[in-house]
Amino acid sequence: MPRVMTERADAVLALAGVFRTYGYGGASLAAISQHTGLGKGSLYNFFPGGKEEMAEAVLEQVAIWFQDEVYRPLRSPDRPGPERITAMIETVEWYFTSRQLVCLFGAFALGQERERFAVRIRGYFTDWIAALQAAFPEGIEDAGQLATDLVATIQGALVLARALDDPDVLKGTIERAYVVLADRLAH
Amino acid sequence: MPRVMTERADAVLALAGVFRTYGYGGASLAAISQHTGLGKGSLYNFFPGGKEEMAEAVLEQVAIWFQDEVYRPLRSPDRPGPERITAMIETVEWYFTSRQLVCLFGAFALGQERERFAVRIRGYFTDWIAALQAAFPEGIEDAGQLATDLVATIQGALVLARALDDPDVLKGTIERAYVVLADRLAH
DNA sequence: GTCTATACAGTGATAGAC
DNA sequence: GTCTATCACTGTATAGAC
Repeated sequence: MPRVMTERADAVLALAGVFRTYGYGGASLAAISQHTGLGKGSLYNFFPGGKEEMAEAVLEQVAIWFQDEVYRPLRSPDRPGPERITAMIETVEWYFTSRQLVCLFGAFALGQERERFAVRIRGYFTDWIAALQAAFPEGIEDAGQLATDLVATIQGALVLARALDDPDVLKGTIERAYVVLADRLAH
Repeated sequence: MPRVMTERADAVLALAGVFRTYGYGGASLAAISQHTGLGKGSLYNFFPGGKEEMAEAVLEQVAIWFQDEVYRPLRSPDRPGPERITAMIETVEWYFTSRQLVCLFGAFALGQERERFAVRIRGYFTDWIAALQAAFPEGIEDAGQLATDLVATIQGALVLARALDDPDVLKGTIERAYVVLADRLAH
């Protein structure tokens, strides 16, 4: 049983890479089978719901990762707010840079698969924005807007970094957005 | 001859809507035929290169529109720089709001069709960023970065507006980004 | 120039041998 | 539990009647 769980988890990791590379629609079962090293039979054994369940599992895995590595640290009172925000920025820079500059939720939000995964997509962004506000000082006006703006800029930086094929655009744009935000939070 | 050109142009407009709705991969020829009202024979008469040529024609049409309505006004010395920037913002807000909150170049940049249209995608964004800088006062340091940041924020606002299904996110985020930029430009 | 019919590859998904 | 063979279907693209 744990063996199976592990193998399924391994498959989910491989699936995430396939979806990042080919997109949801472009990830054919043939490509999935090839990149995961699993035959279609095995894939349907792990994911009886087919490709949609595979993508669901991937999105869930990514969401859990963000909960653990991004949202919870943002909410943790152990460190000062600004430190939590800079830590988040470093984390997501590393995360997306090491994952082909693709945010699966952002990509799915712009693709034809948007409606199918609408709930998860919405949750990913609302959770992120809410967690970010938790790292703000108290009494900030328009905290929701400021948090929204930073998350939006991160997503836009990913779009532009992909369009221009330049990872530096991601890093630079995000870090400048942080400076703007920190300035606003400090009044 | 002009008749044909007009009908092809009409087809391109309809095609743009189909690609916005279904994405590139999701836009089947059946759907295209249905939404354009043209049979496959007619479509291949207009676009011998098939779907790829259809998408090329759409991207070209959008690029020309942006050249005329966005980039050139940004460069026009007739009006003061800040006015040109606010005009651009109003234009693109209207444009994307009336087009399902989809920027085809941004969507293509995140999809599996990115490489196929890489040149056009890159040109769209570099032209936009360059034109925006032309509306800045002279001697601004990091003008390229500031312009990149605004374009990135617009794209990110589109991602978030789609993900949250809320057009107000587009409007609000863009307008706040303008305030930040104007403040930086004024020193 | 536009349509219908069709070719043929590739899709997601399933069945059954092992 | 994993594979191979195969299913029905849809995809793009083409051919040919009109």
